[in-house]
Amino acid sequence: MMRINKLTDYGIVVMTRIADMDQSRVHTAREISEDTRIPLPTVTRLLKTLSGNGLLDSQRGSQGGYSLSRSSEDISVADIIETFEGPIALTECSTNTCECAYETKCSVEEPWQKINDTVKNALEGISLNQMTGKNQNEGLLNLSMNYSGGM
Amino acid sequence: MMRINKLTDYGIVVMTRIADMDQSRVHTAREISEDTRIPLPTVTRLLKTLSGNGLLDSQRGSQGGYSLSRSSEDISVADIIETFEGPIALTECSTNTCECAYETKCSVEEPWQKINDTVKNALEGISLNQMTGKNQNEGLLNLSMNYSGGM
DNA sequence: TTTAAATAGGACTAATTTGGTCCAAATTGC
DNA sequence: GCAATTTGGACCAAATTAGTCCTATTTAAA
Repeated sequence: MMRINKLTDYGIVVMTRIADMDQSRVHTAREISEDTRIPLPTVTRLLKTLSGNGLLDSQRGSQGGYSLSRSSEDISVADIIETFEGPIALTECSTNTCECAYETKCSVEEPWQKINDTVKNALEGISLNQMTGKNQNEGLLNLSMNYSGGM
Repeated sequence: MMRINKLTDYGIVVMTRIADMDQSRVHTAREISEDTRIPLPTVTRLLKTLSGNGLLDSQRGSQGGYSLSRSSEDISVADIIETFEGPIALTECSTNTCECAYETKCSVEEPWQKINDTVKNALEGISLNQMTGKNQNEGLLNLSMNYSGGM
């Protein structure tokens, strides 16, 4: 558990798929649905959310469809997650509007901030482009975590 | 919001609180409930889970109660989260038993593995001891994320 | 030996969140 | 005008989560 939601996951799939497609034209919800095998009504909703949040450009009407609003290098996994789930935060405490139900929780606030920042950085460091199959064998990802300090 | 569950959050609060208490004796559910202001039935359940997973030792009967099973330096936030939520994994794909509903998802699998490892490492790097107020100003946490590679 | 104070285990319900579908409206190109 | 699209929002079903409660077991002390 400690999962991102299914819709968010689908959102990443859809975006990745679009990034893999012909960038010179727009793509309809139907096309993307058939391509990803995600049911049309669901894809429709995903695309609405994605374009509403500026990750996709949309063109209405006949011959309309969706396309990436920016280069796939300039869209991060964090962007997509935040589109569906709001600010990346493992606990409510780590957002600014902390209203802890039980006071003791707050003693715990600062370490959480750091933990969340780490997670957020990790997700911001992954571009859509890296999620595509385009650069399979390039060792594209090299995340490392450096813990120093101890106590 | 990509959250850990409320109960997990409470679990961390409870563990932190116990770590802050007198280590020379055991503490009852009632005591911990009053201390954290989390309702007794809920605390009871949290403690059962925590002791069942080996993070707390329990002593039954009159004069019984709970105590840390290991030093607070040797219990990580990851330990607590996994107790309540199972293996740390943001998507199902990142566990070994990947059964993607839609095939495209899997092209996305490897980057996710790395993302998850990063998150996991971050959480494993935070000890319970660091969550307590004991070492407030010691700059105890120094997580850094290093992304190199790009594409 | 009885009693009181604890934990252990698990069933159960209510509340919340999430997933998924659908419909009517607006837009656009032919 | 018509057909193909996106837009916006309502809606319901399913799944998950939170929280409570009951009964059994264990233990210390009176």
